[in-house]
Amino acid sequence: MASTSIPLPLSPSSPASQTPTTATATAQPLSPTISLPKLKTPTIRSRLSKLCQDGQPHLARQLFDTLPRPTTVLWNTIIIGFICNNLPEEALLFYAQMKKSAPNTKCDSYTYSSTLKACADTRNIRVGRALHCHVLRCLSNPSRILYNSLLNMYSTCLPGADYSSGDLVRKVFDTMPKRNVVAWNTLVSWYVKTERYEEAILQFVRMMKMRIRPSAVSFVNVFPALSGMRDYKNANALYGLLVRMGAEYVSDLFVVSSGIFMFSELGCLDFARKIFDLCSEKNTEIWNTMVGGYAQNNLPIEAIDLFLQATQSEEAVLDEVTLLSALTAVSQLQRLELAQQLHAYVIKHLRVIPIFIQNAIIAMYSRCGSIDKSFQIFHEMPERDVVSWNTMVSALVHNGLDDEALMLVREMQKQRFEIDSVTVTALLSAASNLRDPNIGKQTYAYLIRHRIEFEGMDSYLIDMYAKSGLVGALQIFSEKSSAQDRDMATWNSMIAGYTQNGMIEEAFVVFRLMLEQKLLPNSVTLASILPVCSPMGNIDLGKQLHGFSVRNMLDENVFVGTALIDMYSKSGAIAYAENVFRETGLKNSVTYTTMILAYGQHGMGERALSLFHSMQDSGIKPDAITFVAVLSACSYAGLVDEGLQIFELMKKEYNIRLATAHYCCVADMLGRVGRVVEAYEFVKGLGEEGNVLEIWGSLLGACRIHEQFELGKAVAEKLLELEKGNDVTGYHVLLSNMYAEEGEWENASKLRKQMREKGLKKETGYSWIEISGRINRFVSRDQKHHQCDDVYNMLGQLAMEMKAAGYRPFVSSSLHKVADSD
DNA sequence: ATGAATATTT
Repeated sequence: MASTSIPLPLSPSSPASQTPTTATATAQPLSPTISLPKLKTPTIRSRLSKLCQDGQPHLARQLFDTLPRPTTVLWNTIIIGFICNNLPEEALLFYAQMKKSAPNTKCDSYTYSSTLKACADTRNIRVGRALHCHVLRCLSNPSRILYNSLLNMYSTCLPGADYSSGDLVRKVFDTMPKRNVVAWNTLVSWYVKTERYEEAILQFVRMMKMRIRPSAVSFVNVFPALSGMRDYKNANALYGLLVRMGAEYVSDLFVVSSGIFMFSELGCLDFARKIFDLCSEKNTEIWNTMVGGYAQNNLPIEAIDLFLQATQSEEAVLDEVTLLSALTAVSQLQRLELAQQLHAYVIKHLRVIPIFIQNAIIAMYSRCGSIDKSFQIFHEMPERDVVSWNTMVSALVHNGLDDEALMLVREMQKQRFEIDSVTVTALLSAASNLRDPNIGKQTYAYLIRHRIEFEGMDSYLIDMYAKSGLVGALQIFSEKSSAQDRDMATWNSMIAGYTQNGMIEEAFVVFRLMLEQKLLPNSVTLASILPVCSPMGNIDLGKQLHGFSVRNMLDENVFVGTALIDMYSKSGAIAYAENVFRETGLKNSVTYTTMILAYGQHGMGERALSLFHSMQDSGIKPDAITFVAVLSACSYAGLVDEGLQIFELMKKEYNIRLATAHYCCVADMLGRVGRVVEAYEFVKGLGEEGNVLEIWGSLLGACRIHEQFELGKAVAEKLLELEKGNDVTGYHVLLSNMYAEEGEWENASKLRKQMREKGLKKETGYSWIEISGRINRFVSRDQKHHQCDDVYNMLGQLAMEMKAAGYRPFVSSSLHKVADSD
């Protein structure tokens, strides 16, 4: 018989006893001497199910164990009773016991249907398959519900990624003799689970065409497909259909919740909120979906506002999940006082704080800049899970404490927690930050040893290697020998790795390779490669990429648009930059900031200012960087009073945290027009906050230009005092130039000597040019170019012609006493 | 007596 060959779990009441005889014994009356009154099956059945409904499944078991020969109906009742009490494992054990101790009791559709449900609940596909075989062998006419149960068992137990090798769920569906709305719903949700959203919608439509009336569940199931497709139009249409189906559809609480979720996934918070507001009896899930929707869409103010409403609501709608969303929202706001208040609220309102809430609190404090508090909470946690460790490790990395993060990972391993993809991501970030290829290699080795793989892993690895000096990045890249193995992210991070390391030629080599493989660059590729077009001095290349992005509709992407603006601006083509800006549909604060920056770099301070004002009118909130752009634009254009006004505005109206860059702009602005003393006073007035190299450096530059030698000396002293091991090559050179201009050659050469001793060396400047796809790079006094002699001959010739034309080189600020001809 | 469904931290 089939049942003997299929292994099944053992008896529930005596897990220790493994032999069929003992299992049978336990199913017999506890005490054979007491003879119970003979009850009819329906009476026992109703008693059993009453006990289970009252949440007393163990009393039901005691009663069941007194039955000498339970009928099929009674077996079914006890199995269903345990499933209803959320004990699917025990339900499976009863089925096993039934097979073993009562082989002659026939299973029916109810038995199989319920046991299949238990398989689905426990993700036990092994038993599920066995049951499928039993059904095919033993039942001549399985019920429709049984087929639905089979379908459901497969759709919950099969791993989502594994449908390619013959879609079993689809096969079962296709072979079903009759399908009702439940079967269709299950199929749709299977397609959603496997992320085949288009197919899910198609099946929903097919069901409608077959005149099967969708149920509320049908809508709940198909909604995620529409948000997954990012199909706002059809989402709207479908919601319209839902409304026309009748009140019982719109007011179904599941429908309300998943409707809110769909629209907030699509970014339509207004619509989501409308559904929320129209719902008269909101349950906790609905509140949570709405609060979470705001948090997920980075609308922390709205999220917190709604959370506060929930706290004041008459009914008890709040639970841990609401709190979780509120914690996320405060993390986004990055306001420490709020974080502390919310933390207090959590302590006050929860008797025990679940681990996942504590994890969120750790993350919140870290995002609000209080890493100490994060660690304290982590340290004092009585129990931690992997997420706790990962949260703390990531928090340390985010706060620049990379070494501490590494140590914590050690500790995590010591305490036998498995490193997972999140840990690895944090580790790789730490390795890039520390520029330590060894940590990276160890992490990579760990990945290989433990066969860890996750989406985007290659890009993280390449990014890490790229940042720590590119040893190995190419290796990982080439190891994925076939083009299919390299996903877009891998190509992109390879290119970005090179561009971020200033290895522009190499970046273009990879870019060309990509094109040769007939791969279409996407918006990320363009956003990585565009920024290096302008330093190449090759605007045609930039224009080609612009053309490419227009043809492939990538120019609508904000990041590409912004990169294009920046590229044109840096290539000196401000008019092109303006055009792109005008044509970028969805502008965000970065788009505006880039354009303002572009105007500033072209000395068009007035335009920068007026763009800033129209940005304010359009309701897009300027951020800290926007103000850097405006202030520096004012500085370049000498619009000092306007600049100072904006500085005030920024402090008072926008509540933006002032950073070094802002102070720098103001000091620079004043210094540039010769208000050097004022600048000095401003910087001194900043106190400790102003003790930053960049600020004093900018002041030094001003002193030099306006020949304020005495003040310059004071500033220089201060700078040297601030230096302490910082890389200040630029200031040394500037300082030495100042001494040189004053004619104090002795001091200048002393400083240069000091520089050499400390091993400071200004980064070599170089230029390059692309000729028929090949990049030629030139460094001062370089002899490596293969046409070196020709190049120097031409240079000499040009120099002579320039001299003949009357050109006199300006040498006063160069470091050395040099002959004019140099 | 049996089947399908919503919110969650790194």
